[in-house]
Amino acid sequence: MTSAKRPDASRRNEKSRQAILTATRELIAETGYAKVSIEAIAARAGVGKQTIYRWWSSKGAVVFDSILDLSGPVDDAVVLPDTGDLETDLKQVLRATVAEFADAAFEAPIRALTVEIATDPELAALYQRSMATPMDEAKKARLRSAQEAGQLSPDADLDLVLSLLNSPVFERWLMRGGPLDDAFADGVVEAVVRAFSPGP
Amino acid sequence: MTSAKRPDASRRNEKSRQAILTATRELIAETGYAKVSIEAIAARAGVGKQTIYRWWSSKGAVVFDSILDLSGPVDDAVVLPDTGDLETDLKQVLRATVAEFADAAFEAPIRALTVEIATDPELAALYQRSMATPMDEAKKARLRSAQEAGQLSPDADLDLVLSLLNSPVFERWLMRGGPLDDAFADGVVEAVVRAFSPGP
Amino acid sequence: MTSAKRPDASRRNEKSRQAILTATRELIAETGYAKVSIEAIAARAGVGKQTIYRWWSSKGAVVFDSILDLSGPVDDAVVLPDTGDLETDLKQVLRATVAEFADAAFEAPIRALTVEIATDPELAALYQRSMATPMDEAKKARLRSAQEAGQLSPDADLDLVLSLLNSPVFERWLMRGGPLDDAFADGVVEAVVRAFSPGP
Amino acid sequence: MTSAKRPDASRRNEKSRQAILTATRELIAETGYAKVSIEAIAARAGVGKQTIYRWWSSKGAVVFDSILDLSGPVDDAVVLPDTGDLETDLKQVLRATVAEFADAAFEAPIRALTVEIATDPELAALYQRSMATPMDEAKKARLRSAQEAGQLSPDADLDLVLSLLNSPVFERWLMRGGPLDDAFADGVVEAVVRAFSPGP
DNA sequence: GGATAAACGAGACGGTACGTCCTGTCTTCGT
DNA sequence: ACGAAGACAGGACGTACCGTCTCGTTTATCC
Repeated sequence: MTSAKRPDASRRNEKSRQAILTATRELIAETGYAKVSIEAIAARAGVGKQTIYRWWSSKGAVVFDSILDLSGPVDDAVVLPDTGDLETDLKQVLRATVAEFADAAFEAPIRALTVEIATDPELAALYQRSMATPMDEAKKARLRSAQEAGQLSPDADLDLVLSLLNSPVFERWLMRGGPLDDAFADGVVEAVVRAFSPGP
Repeated sequence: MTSAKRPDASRRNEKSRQAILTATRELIAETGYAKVSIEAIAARAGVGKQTIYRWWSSKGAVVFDSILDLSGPVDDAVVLPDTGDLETDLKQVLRATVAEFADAAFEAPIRALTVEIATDPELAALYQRSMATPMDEAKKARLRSAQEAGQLSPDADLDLVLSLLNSPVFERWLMRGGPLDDAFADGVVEAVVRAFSPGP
Repeated sequence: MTSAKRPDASRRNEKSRQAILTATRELIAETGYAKVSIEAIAARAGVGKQTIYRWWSSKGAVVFDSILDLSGPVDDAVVLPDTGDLETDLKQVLRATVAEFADAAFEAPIRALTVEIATDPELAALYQRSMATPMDEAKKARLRSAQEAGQLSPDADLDLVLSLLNSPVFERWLMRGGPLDDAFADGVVEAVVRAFSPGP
Repeated sequence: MTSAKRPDASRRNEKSRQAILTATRELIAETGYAKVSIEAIAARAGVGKQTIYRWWSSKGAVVFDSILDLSGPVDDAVVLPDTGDLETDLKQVLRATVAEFADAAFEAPIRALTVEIATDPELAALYQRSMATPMDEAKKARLRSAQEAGQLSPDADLDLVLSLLNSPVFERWLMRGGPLDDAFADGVVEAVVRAFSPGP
């Protein structure tokens, strides 16, 4: 006996759902995250506020979904490049991340999302489950392939490797802690590859 | 022609300033950052709202100062341990950071501050200038000492080294991306030391 | 060409109708008139909102019917006492009215109804037709009997007499304009009887 | 020690007060009472909603004040005509009341006020105190003068007389219970004068 | 030491947004 | 096929804060 007065998802109006997510994205891009209000989203989407409150528990949840929705069904394979050379491939991936952060259109919503995640543990769990983990798994696959190819120590802790790869770029971006360019990305990759190169 | 109606700092009431900063810290600790309002701070501090608006430009700025004020005058020497063994010393530093993040009393205000910095570029600059850089300089001093001792490659980019050391712990904490314990701290330090060990 | 989508009264579910009227009365009694909503009535009656909107045009109409329904089929003879002495009989009638108004259980719905009538001319007309007029006719019958008995001037305007009898009690009750007791009722009756006593 | 957080009346902005009362009157006249909302009043008056809630406890209270304010300082002498002939004077007064009720511009706000009073006992008390009683006192003065002139029984209960005079017109108007014209007014006056004429 | 000007506490103000409740309409689903 | 259930767009509710703006009331120089 789970229910009580949880709304009946089967009756949900898909058109309204899409309008809300789209409006949310537009508003974040146009006016910046801080000024986005439920009221504004509802007005822009041509939707009653209740329809938002019925399906989402907080502004953060709407923002989250609006970005999740944007990136489409993430579930299926995110495949990373595999040229055979780990360093090259990782540099390409990190440079791509750097480029994404440099793109103002991407930057605003992702920053909004990040702040929301940092604030709300529940959202953080959802993020880890539905966005971070799939992405990380794709990267681990590439790392394992590198281990097999003898380009990476076979007993490297892949979670640690990923942390060392991702977080420096993330932190510089979020905290504006210094120049965020290809050179920095390359430096990170080179250091990590050096740290986990297979023993002699 | 500088002035116009910029308040006269010499007339500032120090008692009010302290009351505001203290009240801010208390409120963050008690009710969580999201629920802290200028109005609540003023009420708790027994201060008129205008007194806050007169001296700070935003809620973020008050939060920032309240935490800066807590850690006391940072400017003077933050000196890191130097046992002679770089790896040991870095592990000690990173483990201390991990411990700080685990302490709920520290966690809430720091998270509040971080969110504020991530949101407001101006605050980010202030943070870099008055908190991050001094801290980083202290760490760089230790790293240079290690270079001289032949424990670290003499041409290692120290900013990059710091990034690789700090950011993994920071990101895991902020995004709740996995267990944040001494083992993780040690793993990061070992990898970084390996990556930047002096060539043979 | 009458219909279009006017509901087919023959198909009406009597059980729902009764449930709605009962729920309405209960809610007025329990929570006071102001807090009664169509939604609450529907929920309490275990009925869809549409079923209410299908058969009544406004909240006022439901309230009206719920009270009309309570007093049962009014249409048939409301007969007033006739002891032969007009003054005695009128005092009894007015004292009964006073008692009704004093009864909290009766007071709330009647007040609700009165407000609704005062607000909505359509409802006022309905009220006059289906409630006031039958009641007044019964009273006029008693007055005519008094005229024949020589206790009331034969050319008294009976509508005027009724107005003078009813409205003082009604107004005191509605506007809480003073004590509403048997003494007041008696005073009204005595004055009216005096005013319209047959000439010498 | 009465206070707690009751607003400080001395700081009250008179301009806002007037704007609110005027806007309220305008809205009642234009759109009818039912459609008047606090939100609409605030918008029309160019005032924050809080400013209304700060000084009035309900919509009814605003409506009440807006009408009280209209009729100006009631306190000072409401003096009724005194030609020496009671019947003539009373007819003039009642005919004036009838005319007022017939004037659509007066009708709407007064009906609104009446409904509000009928609904809210607190408002009813305020009404009795600040509007009804002063008016009644003026009328009683005229009645007493008539008693001295030998046109009214010296032991007539003046409250009863007033009730019988006022309420028939009031009720007919409120409940739309029949034609409300000078003839009716005259009939009421004649009956009342007859009922309370001095004994032989 | 008395004038004067600023910062101060208090809090009213015009506003925006909140999250809830209800309206009246429209849709879905089970009986 | 009806009717309960309830989602929907919309609008008002009453509350919380925003940042600005007076108010009087301390301070705290400067004459």
